[in-house]
Amino acid sequence: MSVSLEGALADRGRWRIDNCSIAMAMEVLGARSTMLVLREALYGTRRFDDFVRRTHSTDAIVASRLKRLTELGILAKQPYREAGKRTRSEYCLTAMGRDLLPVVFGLMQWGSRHLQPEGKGPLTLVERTTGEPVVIEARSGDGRSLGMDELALVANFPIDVASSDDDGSSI
Amino acid sequence: MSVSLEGALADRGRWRIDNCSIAMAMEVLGARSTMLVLREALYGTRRFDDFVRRTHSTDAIVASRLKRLTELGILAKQPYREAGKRTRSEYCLTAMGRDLLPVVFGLMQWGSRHLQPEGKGPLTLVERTTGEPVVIEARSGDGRSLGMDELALVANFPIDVASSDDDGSSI
DNA sequence: CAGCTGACTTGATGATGTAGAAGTCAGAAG
DNA sequence: CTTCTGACTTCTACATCATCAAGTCAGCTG
Repeated sequence: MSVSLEGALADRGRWRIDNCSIAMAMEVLGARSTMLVLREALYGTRRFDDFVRRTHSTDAIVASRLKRLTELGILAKQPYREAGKRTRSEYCLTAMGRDLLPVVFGLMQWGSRHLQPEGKGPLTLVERTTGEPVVIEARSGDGRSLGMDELALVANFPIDVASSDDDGSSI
Repeated sequence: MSVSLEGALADRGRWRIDNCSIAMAMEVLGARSTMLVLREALYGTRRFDDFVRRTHSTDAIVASRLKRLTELGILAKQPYREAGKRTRSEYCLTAMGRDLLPVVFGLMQWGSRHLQPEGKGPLTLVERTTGEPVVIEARSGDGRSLGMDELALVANFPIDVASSDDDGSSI
């Protein structure tokens, strides 16, 4: 009952991941306030003071998150100007940021289902045109939804299998 | 270019989320080491010392994560016994834990695409039977893949719209 | 040009996460 | 019964996160 490890990966004791994408993603996204800023960006928020108010955070935290996310290329900073006001910056999601949609709404879906009373959170993600509920899930090329037992992992690089069993080779 | 906010949600200045599922999920999952333990659980790891070795963490951290995840109902602790050894515990994903698959592999997918050199991480998620690549994404009831512009959020509870514009009502 | 406002930056404090090292404890091996 | 080992717990030290408060600074308003 788990994801299948294919080929040289099969013997889990023999290899080690030292550039795991999950760990790298968590270094970038692992703070609660970061995820809240991203949530707001997905909801369409773009301006500094709106991020502060809507994430219920302080300006200091929001400023540091926006700075970091901009440096990483997840948000892009663009100047804008309202009549009679001075030039400000707005923060828009880049393609890299938009690709976080499955992560952010995946967290929402799981939190609503398992952490909220009655398995129901305050908001539901639906299809815009029909109002039908939307799920975040693993999906094959031809559109079937896939469970854990139908998935496998393959290595993208050759693994040189260590003969010792205490440490394993890195891939 | 963002998720549409429907009905009473449309005016983002007028409401506030104070039981956000994303924030709740991040309080539970927001640590790097937690996600690594979950990664291993999805790869089929069940025993204490395997978690320690494979996540490359210390036993102290792994013990505290396993304890927390067990208390939360994400892992279940079960005794097992090998011949000539004493009784140990193994940690298996519950349904609640298995539902994290889109989150964990969503992070992997994003990290591989955007944080790894050449957009390619060490491991790829594929369909077990065919070897075809698998994606984590938002999907409608009838199987179409949905982008940000095809999604909307609806409120599950009535929102009483505050007349003041500084704070907004909670939902 | 003085004041005000929005968008930050800086600093202090406490909580949590990470890492290393050492201590505890049940129970099979000898 | 003593030793040893695996599975934890405890302790210390340091980095990062979160909250609060105060300071800076460009440039529009009056």
